[in-house]
Amino acid sequence: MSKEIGITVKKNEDFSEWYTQVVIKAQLTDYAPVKGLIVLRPYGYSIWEYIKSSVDQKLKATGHENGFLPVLIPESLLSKETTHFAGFTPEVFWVTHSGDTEIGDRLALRPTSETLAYSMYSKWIKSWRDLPLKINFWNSALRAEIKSTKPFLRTSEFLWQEGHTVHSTKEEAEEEVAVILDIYRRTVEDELAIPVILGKKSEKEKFVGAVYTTTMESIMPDGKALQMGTSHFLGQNFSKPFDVKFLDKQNIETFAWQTSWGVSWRLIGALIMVHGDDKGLVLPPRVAPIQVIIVPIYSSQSDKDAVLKKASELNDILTKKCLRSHIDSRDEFTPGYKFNDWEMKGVPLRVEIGPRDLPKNKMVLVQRDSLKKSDLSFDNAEDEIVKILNEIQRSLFEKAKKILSDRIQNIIDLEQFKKEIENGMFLYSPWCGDQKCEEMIKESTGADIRVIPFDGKRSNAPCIVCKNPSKIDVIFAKGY
RNA sequence: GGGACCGUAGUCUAGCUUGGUUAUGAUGCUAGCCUGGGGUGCUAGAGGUCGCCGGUUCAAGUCCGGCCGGUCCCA
Repeated sequence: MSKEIGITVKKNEDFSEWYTQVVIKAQLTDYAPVKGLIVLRPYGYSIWEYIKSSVDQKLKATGHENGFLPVLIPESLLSKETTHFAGFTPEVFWVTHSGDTEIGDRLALRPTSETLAYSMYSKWIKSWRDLPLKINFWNSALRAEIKSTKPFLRTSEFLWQEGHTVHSTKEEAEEEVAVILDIYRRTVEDELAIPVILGKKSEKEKFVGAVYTTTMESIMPDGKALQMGTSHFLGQNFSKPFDVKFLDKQNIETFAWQTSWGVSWRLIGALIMVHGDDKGLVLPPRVAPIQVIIVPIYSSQSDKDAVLKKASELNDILTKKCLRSHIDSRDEFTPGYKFNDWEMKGVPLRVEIGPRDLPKNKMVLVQRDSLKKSDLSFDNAEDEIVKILNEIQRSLFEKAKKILSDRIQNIIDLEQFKKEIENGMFLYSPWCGDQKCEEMIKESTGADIRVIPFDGKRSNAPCIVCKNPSKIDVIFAKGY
C-alpha cells in the first residue's frame, strides 16, 4: 500500500523509471496534453525561480540587462544565416495560418533567437558608443522532439535564458564568453551542488553558426553526460548576414563581434538525477523551495495547542533568519505520512516537535541527505539549523564531486575504451583532431566528445582511434 | 531512425484470450469517530464519455483500423 504512493523503484536498479516517478510524484511537473510538453507545477517552478534569480543577479552584476523577444520568427529571417538554419530546421514548429488565411512567409516558433535579436541589434547599433550591448532574455524555446521526450531533459518547449551580446573587439567578445561560463559554473556548483567540467566543444558538437562553443558538462548516475550550459563565441558569423556593424573611433565601418549563451531548466533534471535517492528528491538547501519542514506531532487537543504554538515560534524565528520554513499542520495526515511525503519532495531538514519534546525544550532534527536524526535544543535552534543546512549543501557537492572524479578515466587503448564506455565512464583520451575519428567513435560506441577541457593534461599518446600523433586529450562519454 | 509495451474514478488496478444484465479491488476524496514519534483503524457516502474517432456485431471495456497520449530498450 505504502509502496504505491511513494517511489516504487530503486534509483540504481531502474534509473529511467525512477526519474519519471520522481518528477511526477514530487509534483515538480505533469504532462501537458500535447506530446513532448510538460507543465511546471508550483514546486517545480519554485526551483526554477531560485536558479533564475541566482543567474539573473550575476548577470546584472556584470552589466547585463533583460529584454523580451516575441515567440514568432519569420522564415526569411531565420534562414539568413544558412548553417544555423540548416541545423535547426528539422525541429522547428511552423505557424502557417492566421485564422483561415495562409501566411506567405511562414512563422517559426523560436528554436533560439539569434536571428531575431540580431535583426533588431542591427537597427540599434550605429556607433562604437553603442557597444557593448549585453541583453539577456528569459523566455522559452521550442524545438520539436519527435521521440523519447523526458521531463526537463528533452521536451519540445523548455524554459531558459538566452543572452546575446555585441562587442567592438574580438577580445572583448571572447572575454564575455568566459565571464558567462564562469557565472554558469558558479550557479551550478554553488547553488545546485553539481560539479562540472569546463571546456570547449568539438567542431562537430559546437552550436550551429558559432565559431566555437564553450560548455560545462557533468556526469549523471547512469553514466551519461549532461550538457549543463553553453556559451558561444559567434565571431562575425551573424554580424555579417544580419548587418550588425558600427562606426569605430576611426570612423571605419566595422562588423561587430558577438556571443550567445544559455542555460535551461535542464538544470532541474540534473539536480534530480545527481542528488536524488530511493525515497525521491534530495534538494540542496540553496535551491530548495522549503528548507525546513516542521512536523507537529500530537494526540490530545491540549498537546496540539502547545505543539503548534512551539512550532509557530520556531517558524517565526527561522523566517526572520530568511530561512524558508513551513509548518505541515495538515490534520488529515499522520506524521509518518508527512515524513515520507516531504522526503519524496527533497526538503533538506525536518523538525519534529511533539509532546515529549516540549518539557525538555528540544526537538528532533532529521537531515534529508543522510536521514540522520539528532536532538536539537530550542535555544540555539536557528544557528544550528543554518550550520547544518550549510553542511548539507557542502556535503552534497563533495559527494557529487567524488562521483565525478571516480568516473573519469584516462584511457589510451581503444579496446579498453569500448569496455569502459559501457561502464558509464568519462574517458579522457588522446585525439588527433580529425572529425573522422570522432565519428568512428560515435558509430562504434555511441560516445561523443563531450568536452575538450580547459585545464587539459597531455598524455602525448597516439590518437585513440587512428594511432596518428594526437593533438589534445578530450573527454568522451555517451550523452543525453 | 528501429523495436517492445501501456491507456478503465484523483492515483494504481481486475475484467479483454473465449463480446452478453448494474465494470473489480485498493488507495485517495467527503462526513463522523479513533489514532498520531515512519505511509493508523472503524463506519457511511460521493466519484466512470472504459484515451478519441470509425468499423464489425442483435450486442464492444473486450474484436478490427486509424488517431492522440505515455513508458521502456536499442541506434
